[in-house]
Amino acid sequence: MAKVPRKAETSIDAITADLVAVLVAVTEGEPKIMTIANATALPSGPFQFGHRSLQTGLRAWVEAQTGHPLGYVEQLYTFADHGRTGDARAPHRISISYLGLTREDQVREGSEGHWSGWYEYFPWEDHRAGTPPLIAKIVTPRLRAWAKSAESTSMQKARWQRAAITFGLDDRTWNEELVLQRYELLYEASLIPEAVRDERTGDAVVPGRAMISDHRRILATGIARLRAKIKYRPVVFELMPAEFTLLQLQRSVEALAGRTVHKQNFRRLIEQQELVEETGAMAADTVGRPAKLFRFRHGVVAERAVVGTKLPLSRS
Amino acid sequence: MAKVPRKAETSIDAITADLVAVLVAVTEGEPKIMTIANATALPSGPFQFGHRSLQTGLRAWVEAQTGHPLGYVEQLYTFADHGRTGDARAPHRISISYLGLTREDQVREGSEGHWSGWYEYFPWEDHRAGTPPLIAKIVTPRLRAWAKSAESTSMQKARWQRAAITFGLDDRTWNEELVLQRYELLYEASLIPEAVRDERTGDAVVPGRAMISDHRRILATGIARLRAKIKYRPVVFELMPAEFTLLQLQRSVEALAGRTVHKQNFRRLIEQQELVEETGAMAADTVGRPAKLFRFRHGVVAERAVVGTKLPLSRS
DNA sequence: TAACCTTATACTTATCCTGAGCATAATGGA
DNA sequence: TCCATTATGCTCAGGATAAGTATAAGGTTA
Repeated sequence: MAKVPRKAETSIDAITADLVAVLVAVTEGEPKIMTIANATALPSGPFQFGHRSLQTGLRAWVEAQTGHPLGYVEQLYTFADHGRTGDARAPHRISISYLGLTREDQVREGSEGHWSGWYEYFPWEDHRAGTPPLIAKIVTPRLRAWAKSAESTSMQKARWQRAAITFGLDDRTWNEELVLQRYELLYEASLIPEAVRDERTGDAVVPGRAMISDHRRILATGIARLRAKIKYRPVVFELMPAEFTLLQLQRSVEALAGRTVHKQNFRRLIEQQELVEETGAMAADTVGRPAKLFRFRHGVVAERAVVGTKLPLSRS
Repeated sequence: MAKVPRKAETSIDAITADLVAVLVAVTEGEPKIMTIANATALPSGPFQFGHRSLQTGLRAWVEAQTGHPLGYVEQLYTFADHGRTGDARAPHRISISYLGLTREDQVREGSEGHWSGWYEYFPWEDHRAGTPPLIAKIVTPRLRAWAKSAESTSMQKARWQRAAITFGLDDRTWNEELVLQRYELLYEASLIPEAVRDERTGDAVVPGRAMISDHRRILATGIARLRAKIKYRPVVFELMPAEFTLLQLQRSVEALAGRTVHKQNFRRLIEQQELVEETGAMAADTVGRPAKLFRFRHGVVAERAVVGTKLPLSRS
């Protein structure tokens, strides 16, 4: 590599790397994530010599722990666990996280894999039925108190502005992509269990299941990435069955985005982009007028490649 | 971490991690990257125990090697060098790459840091003066030959379609964001030195400076990221001096994007978004009508936070 | 000094995209 | 038959965008 000074003993800088997966599926209009350890952890394990690549290692761990094979995978983020171990001399540990998309399927018997609804971990993120009450009842007053507790007036203002932007307060609109920013804000304000656990003081009064280590933060990163990505890449289809109605597709998008979309506009956008084609069959066992069944046109991946796809999730 | 089977000896899975930086500046309308080792490598070095975090480590290496402090930094990608070392039993090495943005400045005396124009490494990426001739003269015929050399007719078609999409051939429009895809295509087609070096056969006929290891690929990743990001986040300002004219700003954007933009529309967009404010002064020593000087309104970062910024770089 | 070159800056226009709503169609059940 | 429910077609207004025209304000040069 570069001509740079190195320590003589390279083994001194040895570290270990953990591979962590945010594996997502959507069932019956609910977004799910694969969890282990009684729904308190994401599938994960160390990168080992036997693994030919990082993704290979990740796939091995997820299959071993959940019995579920990985399909579409993309990298999320890499970070070093710092200060977690009290010993500063202890070997560093790096976590490399991935986002995976599949269809929910049978989890192997005896495995500890379990599908959990992701809004159990982030109840403030589900705005499909309007702004969840806990934001006005719990989050907002607590954040206001946190802002007020800052030393200077300017810091108080800055804190509140940040809270208002991330949670869409004071006439601001809700931005569903700010999942990570909201999580980090709640952490800093010591309103969630992880913050209290990591030796901060606070109440942890905001509802929502916690996870071990940084796993809930990683999950937030994954959700944010997915919410951003469905707007310009046809990744939703990775989560759909082979055939589906446009309403089912819409419900999946809404489940991920945590907000509703205008039905007619949604159909217009999907159809004019030629993302789907009719199968010829109709949906059975439905209420109301039967809907046409569609399938994803795999051709678009080749035709337009990475070029893009739009979903009506922009403003309001 | 998770309750999963682990090897008893954790040290067995020890690896080393390299930190690599794509450090960008724009001077006189030309995009530059910081290089070392006679412009054949990016600043990099191993993550060591002394480093409190990955970014800390990165900053330490870049400053040590180039004398240039790091400003804005974001993570790019993490990958494992596989198959590079002949020995499959050798410890794994991971590279964690970052994108950094600064203003060009004095490189410390005696350091090996050097600013290189990034189009020296990717001559086919600069479309500011129209499509560069080497695309029609060299790239296109070579890719066509590569496509034809595939076994089946369908594979030939698929190869050519991929080439046409990434390089904007056959009436398709050039998409400046596909930097990485283009690099990887040229690699697969064995048209660049890295491919030949890595034990593929081929001619390496496409002009452009190569780099050691995966560094040119990492650079491609960084350019792609930056080209995508300037369209929706006000990151260009990290590369600008404190005061600048709108044309200077435009030239910087064009330098990064590798294409020109409509001057009037550019100004309209910048001004209506209130990204900048007049300093009151005018630019001196210029040809033509003197331009107003502007400065970046730092307020927008707080006000709109991550919400976004647009630049007229969409189609055409 | 006047023509002209260069850049700055203000407006105009046609087109496309987007959000939102109205209207109608096709089912099953009360 | 009426109604609830979902599907599907269509319109319309406002905003954003691409592209072009026109004018202003400097310096340079014939």
